[in-house]
Amino acid sequence: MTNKLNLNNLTKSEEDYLKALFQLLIEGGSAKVGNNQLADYLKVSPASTNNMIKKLKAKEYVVSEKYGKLELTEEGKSIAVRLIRKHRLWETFLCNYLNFGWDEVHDVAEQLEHIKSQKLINELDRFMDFPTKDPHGEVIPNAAGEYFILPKTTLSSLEEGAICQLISVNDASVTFLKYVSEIGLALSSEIKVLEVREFDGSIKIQFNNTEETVTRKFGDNVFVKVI
Amino acid sequence: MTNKLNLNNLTKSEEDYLKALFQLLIEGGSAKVGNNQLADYLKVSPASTNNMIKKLKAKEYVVSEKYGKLELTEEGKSIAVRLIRKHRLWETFLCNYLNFGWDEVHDVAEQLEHIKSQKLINELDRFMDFPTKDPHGEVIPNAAGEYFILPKTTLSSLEEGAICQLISVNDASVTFLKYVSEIGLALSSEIKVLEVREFDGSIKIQFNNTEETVTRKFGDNVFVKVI
DNA sequence: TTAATTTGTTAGTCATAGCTAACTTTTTTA
DNA sequence: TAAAAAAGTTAGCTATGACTAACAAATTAA
Repeated sequence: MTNKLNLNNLTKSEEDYLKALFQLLIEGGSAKVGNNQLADYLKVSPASTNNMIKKLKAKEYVVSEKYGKLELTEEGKSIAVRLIRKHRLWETFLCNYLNFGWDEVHDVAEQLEHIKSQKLINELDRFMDFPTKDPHGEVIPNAAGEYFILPKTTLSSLEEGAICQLISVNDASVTFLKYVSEIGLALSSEIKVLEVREFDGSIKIQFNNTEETVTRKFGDNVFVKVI
Repeated sequence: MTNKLNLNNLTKSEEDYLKALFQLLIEGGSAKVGNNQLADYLKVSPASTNNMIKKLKAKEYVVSEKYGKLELTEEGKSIAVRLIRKHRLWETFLCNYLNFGWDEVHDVAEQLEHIKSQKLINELDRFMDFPTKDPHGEVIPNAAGEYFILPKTTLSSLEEGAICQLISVNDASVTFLKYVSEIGLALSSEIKVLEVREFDGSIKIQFNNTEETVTRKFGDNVFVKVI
């Protein structure tokens, strides 16, 4: 534990790339993440990612061989985790104190996570009394940068008759979040699986005295706790 | 009231320049603000400001003739006021809720004021119950962009024997803020002017059972309310 | 196993926003 | 009022981080 991390002196873009890599590699659990995949995820051209990856390799946040898969160094991971911590703390603040809806927080948190001030984020954490989960049900890494990913059960993995509680969603897409909100689902909503249709994987569910049929893809993006 | 203001689509730099011009022209009350003065204020080269001024003129936020003084259009002023509103609301939040000291808030607020979200700033305002002054005693422009500058009395303008209350300081310099904090002065501190020395304008003051001698320049940067 | 497709890389361009150095215009002052 | 100083402008360079187009390597499929 000798070398202090250079958490600062990173551009917004560098931070965005490191966070994206972390989300694909560690949270997404992909065995191999390549240049084009990263470009897709960040919605930039492969040339741009290629360029940035070179820079991040020079700074020793990323390792990869030519034409090989991308990997994060410990330092790279550490920066990403701190960004995720900031992102989730801000989301929590926006939802719990500033009347933001579940589906409105992402873009603003995306900006706020780049604010550089250790004191700011630690005081925000204290102000909210050290929350451990964000409004999407994701674990918030602590101040020491400790991070663990909860094993997730998807709605689509359940059998007919199962009763569960919504604990989080894959929040990559704002349109998806909006859709979830609009049909009336919220964090902790109790959902009963009424029917799973074999031929297309669509699921008929019941919640708040409502019945809805959702697609397989929808079910894959909704994480639940069986009760 | 036909044209909606394009408050977004402005870069961080463009915003910084407009705010700087507002502070020099309106808050500073300078009759003439030139290119070099702006460069000095922003700590960039005159070539840089010249370049940016061209851009801001093209966007109709600034007007000036070649070799002439710089002026803001109504739209330019409006953007600057909204930035000042955001800056001061964030400073208030940092001081009142996140244990930031008076002298620590500037740099972080400087970052936070560029976050683009109308909802964020209005909700923050509501959360704090619509404060009208920031921790430095400056007036916070309201949501409608209405802004007025309180006439200010400087500590150095007072006669011997006067008793006053510290209401704000010229916060341009972090080192100055630190110094003010360190000698024990805070917002609302009661100060008695013990002696004004003719030959160098230095002032002997008393506050919190302490006596201090401060320079003329110090006195010019401290705004007070006579009581 | 060769051909097609996908993936990764490189070269060269653009915009933003900074810089220095050189130059011009304006203002000051001797 | 002419020379000096200050202020403003321009040209040309740098870095960051996008982009497209062209090309090379690796993987997949016929």
